[in-house]
Amino acid sequence: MYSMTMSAVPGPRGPVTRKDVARFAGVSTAVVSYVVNGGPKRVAPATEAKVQDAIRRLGYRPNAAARALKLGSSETIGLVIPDNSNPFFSLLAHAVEEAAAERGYALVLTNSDGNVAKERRNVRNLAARQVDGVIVSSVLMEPGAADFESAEVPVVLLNHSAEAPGFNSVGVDLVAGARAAVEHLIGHGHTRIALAMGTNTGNYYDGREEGWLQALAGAGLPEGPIVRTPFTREGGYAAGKRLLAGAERPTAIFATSDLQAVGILRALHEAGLSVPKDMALASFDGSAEAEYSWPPLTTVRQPAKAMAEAAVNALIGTGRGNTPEHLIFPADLQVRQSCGCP
Amino acid sequence: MYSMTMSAVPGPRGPVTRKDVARFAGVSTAVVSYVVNGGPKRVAPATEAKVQDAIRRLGYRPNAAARALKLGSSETIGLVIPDNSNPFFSLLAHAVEEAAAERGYALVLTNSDGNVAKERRNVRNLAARQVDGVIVSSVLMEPGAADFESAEVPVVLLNHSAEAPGFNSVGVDLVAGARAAVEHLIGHGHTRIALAMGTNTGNYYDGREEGWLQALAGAGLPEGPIVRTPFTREGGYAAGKRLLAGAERPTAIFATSDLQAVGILRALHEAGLSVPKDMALASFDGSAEAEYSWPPLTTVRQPAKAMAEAAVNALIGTGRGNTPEHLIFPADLQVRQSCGCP
DNA sequence: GTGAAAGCGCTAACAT
DNA sequence: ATGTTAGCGCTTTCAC
Repeated sequence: MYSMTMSAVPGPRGPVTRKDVARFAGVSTAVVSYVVNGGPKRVAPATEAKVQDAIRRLGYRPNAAARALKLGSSETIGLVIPDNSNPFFSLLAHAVEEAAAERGYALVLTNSDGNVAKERRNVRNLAARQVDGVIVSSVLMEPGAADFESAEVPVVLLNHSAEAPGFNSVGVDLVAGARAAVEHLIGHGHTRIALAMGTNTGNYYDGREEGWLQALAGAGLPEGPIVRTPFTREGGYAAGKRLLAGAERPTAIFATSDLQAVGILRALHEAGLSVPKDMALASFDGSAEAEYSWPPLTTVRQPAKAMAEAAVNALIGTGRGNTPEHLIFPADLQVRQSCGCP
Repeated sequence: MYSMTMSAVPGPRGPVTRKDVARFAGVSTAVVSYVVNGGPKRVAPATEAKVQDAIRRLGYRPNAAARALKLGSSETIGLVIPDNSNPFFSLLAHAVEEAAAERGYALVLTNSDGNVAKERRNVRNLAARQVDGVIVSSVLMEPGAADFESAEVPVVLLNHSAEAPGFNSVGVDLVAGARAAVEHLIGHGHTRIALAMGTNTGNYYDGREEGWLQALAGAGLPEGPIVRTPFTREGGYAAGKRLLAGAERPTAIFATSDLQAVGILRALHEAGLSVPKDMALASFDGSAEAEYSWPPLTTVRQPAKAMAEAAVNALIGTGRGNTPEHLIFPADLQVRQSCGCP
């Protein structure tokens, strides 16, 4: 017995292909395919072992590009979000990646940075890359169907609560969620409840405004002040300052995102106000950041994981011809201290 | 002139290929290629116009899988991070996506969830998908070169400050950054400065501990208490509580991540302590969350964008044979209020 | 300036 | 149970 450092593997020449494996194992390329894919034909155990051995010895890994070309599917999906550094979207992206991975799909991530043109560009680019579908999640968007239909790729709208004709979409019940939060605030005895409303481009109506309205109306309360501001920490900060400076200062604020609430919190702290004593606060999203603010934020939790799974299923399970579904998830109120609860 | 709703585009049959375009434009497929790729041969302006027109009319989009198969490159890179919902990593991922997109590359994102096995699996999976390279960013990892070399794909380590033989890597000067933060705390007159040290798996030594040590030694101060805890909000919270309960309570804490500092902040608030009066705080990362905590955190900012660009360059620009580079970026102290500054 | 054709690595229908 | 082979859509060399 002689030892050799290099076994009979091919030398420094390029990547190992299925042909190399076939030759090494002394079988045909078809058999290698059957072994690798577990079908569509059965292979004798002995042969299979030989092939597996050859695969291992040669360090063979199938070429996904070739497979994608042949099969017309790359087992890859695209995701377009406004901003992966926004905690809500990063959470969503993580959940989508996980859901996709569970089904054997990889995730190509792109940020649109809140830019409609970039969003469209990303969708097209993804389509050109032969992804099997694209999940688009945008606060900004009111999908002109025309925007994506030319993309020739299945699209599902994630985080999209307004019904979008012609598209699969999954969203959250904004109206009910917001209403629950505002009603909770009302339960604490507040009667002047402001709304820090995130600004969407497009003219579609955000259910959170409606929910706030409904809760107030339901309790026979007057409409509190409303300030429109971006869905960001900075936006919230500005909104907070404006609300404090206003004539009829509210005693509670409902913010349409956790990030805004965090900004409002800063404005409140700077003004020396105590939360929730001097000003109560509730928000929307349920991101981790809300749990560790001071005081911890009472917030409407979006079921990101479930939504992500639904979006991936809608995309992958889609028979293409199916009539578009519009999935709405309930959002539950996560009660912490910013609202006045102990 | 007659109007038609449907122009002479192919009917409901499958995707348009280069062949269809060629036929429609009355040229060969080679010419279509030349036009699409702007080379390698020149095409007569008139012909080019015809082809462009055909492309537009038919809505042709090149098949990336075929291109990747032929060229052996998918113009795609993979990214492996521990957790995209961690603000530092989501920021990094965003920056990597941007840097890749600028060079025409798409980004496949995967989370390892702090799991070494999953990390390896992800790298292999990405390699099988014919990505042109993989960027791995892991707090966990001490790359056993063997782990990735079998992946047969270029790997660059991002967010990796210890030198890893055989790998390109880009990281930040942990020692200097930490030292700067601790020295700043010392400048405020503190003499008992604790360290909330993030726990890495593997036994590699984290420079932040060294930096803390150096700053204390340099000022002739005794070693403060040290508590080892995960790089998370929860970890920080636990560390904060332990530090408060300890015998020799420090007057300042240096935390190795913003997330930990946020957790510590919560422990401090719950104990009714005022920051920075009763306890000063500084941390590491420079994420957006640090800016909007209360009080805003003094933190060592990692240049995520620059690091991401460097990593992408190292991966794409890499001639494969080049000797591995080890890039270390400086991290600058972002002074806010948690340290005691006004 | 344009075209014909080989072949990238893989799958699966069709032979054997 | 295993082998042969056409062809997925593209790029590019080589001929014209």
